[in-house]
Amino acid sequence: MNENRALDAFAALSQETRLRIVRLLVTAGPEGLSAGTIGEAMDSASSSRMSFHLGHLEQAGLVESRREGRSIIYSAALSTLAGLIEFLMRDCCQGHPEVCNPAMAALSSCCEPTKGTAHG
Amino acid sequence: MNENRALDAFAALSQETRLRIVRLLVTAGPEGLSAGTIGEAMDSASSSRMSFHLGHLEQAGLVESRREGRSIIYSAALSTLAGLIEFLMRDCCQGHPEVCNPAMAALSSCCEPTKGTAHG
DNA sequence: TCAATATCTCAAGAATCGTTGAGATATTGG
DNA sequence: CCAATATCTCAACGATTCTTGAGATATTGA
Repeated sequence: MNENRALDAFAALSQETRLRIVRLLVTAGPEGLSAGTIGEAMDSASSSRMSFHLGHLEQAGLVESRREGRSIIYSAALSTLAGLIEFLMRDCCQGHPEVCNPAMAALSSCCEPTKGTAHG
Repeated sequence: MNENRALDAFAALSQETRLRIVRLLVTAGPEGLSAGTIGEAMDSASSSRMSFHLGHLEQAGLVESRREGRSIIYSAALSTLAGLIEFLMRDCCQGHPEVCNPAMAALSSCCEPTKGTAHG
């Protein structure tokens, strides 16, 4: 993750429809959902609007797509989300891990912690 | 954290100067930095531009300010950053913690893990 | 090939955002 | 009060972004 990719990702996440799409795909897991299914889950979604937003998210690296028959299936790019978190919080500790523990707690309330070392 | 606050936060983070300010303040820690010091760290920073961006970040809840004499000191609002991460990754596991472990690993490479339960 | 389905591409107008420069407000010390 | 310092507010212009609607492309089955 570098600054320009982070800026693209945050810009992509700062729009209501796109943020909803990403959160929907995060909960949908690796199997993902078709463009049409995603559109049905959004209010007032024209096909061109969905295409615009899904393309924007893919360009930003936040979602990935694959074709399955007539449908295009989108799924969340969790490694980009992880990179974004790491980029934002990089060097947050400075030897005082308690400073950024709120962010850790937020994630560990969702996920089993993995082993890691504090660099501060 | 709710959707509107998350949208405001991501919009605030999607601009180069503001993202740099937040990252600078994250590394600066709880003591924070004055508006003038932050401006000096940015390229081509007019005072009105700094004021605009710092106000934008404060409005979005990403930074906090306090007056000290003639200076206004800004610091990162780590609890908002944590809330943002939690909002984005909520329900990412669905019983399969390995799905969102990349995000956990990103943070635990910075911070000592805290105790938490997987809800998946 | 033809029709149906699913999705994407493109152009134009409306809305939003960032920069600039002038001036206003708050604090400090004489 | 006055001057110096630090920061904020406001209006206007240019740039970017979102939505819409028409039409194009890709896949499937008869």
